[in-house]
Amino acid sequence: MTTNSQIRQNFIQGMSGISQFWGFPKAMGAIFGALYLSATPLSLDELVENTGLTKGAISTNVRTLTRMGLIHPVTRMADRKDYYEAETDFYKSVQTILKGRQNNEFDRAINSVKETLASLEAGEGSFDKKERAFLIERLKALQDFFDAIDNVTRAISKLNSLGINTVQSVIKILK
Amino acid sequence: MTTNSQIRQNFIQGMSGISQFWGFPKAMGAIFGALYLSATPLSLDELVENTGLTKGAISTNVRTLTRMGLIHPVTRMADRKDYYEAETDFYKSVQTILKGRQNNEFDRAINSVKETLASLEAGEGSFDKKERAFLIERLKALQDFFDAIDNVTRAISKLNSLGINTVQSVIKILK
DNA sequence: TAGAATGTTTAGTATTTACTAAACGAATTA
DNA sequence: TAATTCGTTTAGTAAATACTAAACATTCTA
Repeated sequence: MTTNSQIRQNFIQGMSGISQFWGFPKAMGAIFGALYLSATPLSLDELVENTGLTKGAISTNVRTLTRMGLIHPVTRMADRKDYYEAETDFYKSVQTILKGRQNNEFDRAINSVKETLASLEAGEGSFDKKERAFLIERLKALQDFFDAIDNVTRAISKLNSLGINTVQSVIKILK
Repeated sequence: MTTNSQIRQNFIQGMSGISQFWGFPKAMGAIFGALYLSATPLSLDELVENTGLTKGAISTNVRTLTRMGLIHPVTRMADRKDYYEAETDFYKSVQTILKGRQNNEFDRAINSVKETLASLEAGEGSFDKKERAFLIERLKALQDFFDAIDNVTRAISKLNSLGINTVQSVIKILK
């Protein structure tokens, strides 16, 4: 016989795995899983109970989940506890995540390519004509690729504001 | 004054960072960077020289880079050495990477959701009618989201076979 | 103001990861 | 077969990561 708690635990464990697969802490997945299966917002202590993690772990992971827009804090008047609920519009979350990633590290990374390219175009180094041309060509191609990724992420960010029908039609074009 | 080797090193370091940002070993980025700046395929020993890594590290990372389709082995007749060159069609690489990811872990992850959903729909557990309906609804939404991701990755995989014009036009729709 | 309830931060730890160094194996040549 | 040349695998290590346990800070309540 399968108990309610077993079903919940199984799901929570599954979400841990998914979280890990995408390079996030397992705890993040577990917390999200617990919240996602709850019809009402859960407090930090309830999350401790549901996931088996400690307060500290919950506290830090809840923060990053909130930053990612995957969960939302819910404050109740005359109740000092913080409650959290899962975002159910995943596209909205994806948008938030991409936006965050973009501004932080990604630009920095792209920049290093840009710098190298600039060095070369400024005539730095002692490459002969042919080699310099080759390197510039390659770096330009790489930068184009990064720009394309940039466009795609921007596009995905837009998906949320468009109707789901637009999304479907785009997908159809690509199929 | 900026030497040739400094420019190369700067770029290789930049690629290390990008690699790390995307959750891959720094060495992978460095190796790819070295190959990408070379007009001719490089041997394992030449990679050791260019990146400062050891043979072992090169050996293992070259293998995964090859699996990802980011570089290609080049064998020369009457030469026992393995050479490698960078793939310059990044869309092709993306396609390979997505294909690989999909079949391995991602499906497994999605499956855990499917299982939980099946349990619930089979009437397992002792949830009251309302709660069961709620849980089923949420899990279905999650599965829809995963399916959508699946479609997107399939679509991106297709990008390579489509002309770049199609890609541009799709992006324009979304802008 | 003392005490309780709640969330955060910190210090320490266990695990994972990515690398190095070196042994190993396989294939080629002498 | 011995010696050489490659690439792979393995054992060990250093560093990063994610967690626990517990101290701490803050806010509310008695």
